[in-house]
Amino acid sequence: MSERDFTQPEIDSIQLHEVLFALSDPTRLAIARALTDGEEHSAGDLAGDVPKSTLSHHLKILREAGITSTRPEGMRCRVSLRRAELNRRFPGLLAAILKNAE
Amino acid sequence: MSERDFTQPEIDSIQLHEVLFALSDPTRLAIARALTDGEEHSAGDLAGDVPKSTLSHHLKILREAGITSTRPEGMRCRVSLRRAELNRRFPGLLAAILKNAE
DNA sequence: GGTTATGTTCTATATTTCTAGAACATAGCA
DNA sequence: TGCTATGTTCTAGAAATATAGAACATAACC
Repeated sequence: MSERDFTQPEIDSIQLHEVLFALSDPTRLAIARALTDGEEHSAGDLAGDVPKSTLSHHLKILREAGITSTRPEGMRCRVSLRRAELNRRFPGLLAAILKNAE
Repeated sequence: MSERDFTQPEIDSIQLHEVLFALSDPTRLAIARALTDGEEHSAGDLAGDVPKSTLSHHLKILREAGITSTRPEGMRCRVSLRRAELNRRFPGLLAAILKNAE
């Protein structure tokens, strides 16, 4: 395989309960919160003290829940929030959650 | 015991991720949605086709997450949303979730 | 007391999720 | 070709969660 696979779901196929579940884990909620600056972050940048395999697992769950987008760049990957898309699918949801996560 | 125990947590002790987890289950989300009319519902009224022991389990999780309040009344129990309290603790959160659960 | 209705708690099983080490893959660079 | 950095995937074990039958508790009514 010449390219890593960071497939993300169509925004319209995302279910509300999946989004809530993805953000119901403190580690993942912290990751989402760290992404609220709108910037792209590398995975390592988002790792607190969790092992990289665990971090990769959480990032996958966030990605598959439609919350984040991951883009390969060199030997890193760039993770960002799918803020606008999510807001179209679930108006006000992400903002309400992230605001209360402060 | 002369009275059933439906202890609910102090609103300020509730953590955001607990609320999200409680509502990340489709059955529980449906229950919360059914309570949006502001009325008190009996447990049986909220049961879809789930067995009563399973329903009781889900109601307990919602109650312990601070989302619902349960009050015994005769041989029934009356379940309602802790809407105002939750909105004080997490402004806009419940409204955003329930609106998108429609 | 006996009976019925409404729920809870107990118990057990199945499934899912979390965690993290080890191995593997990819990219950049000397 | 190595060598290092960054992540993913594989694998396994531990912990949490979901489901639901059975037994129990409570309340209302005869």
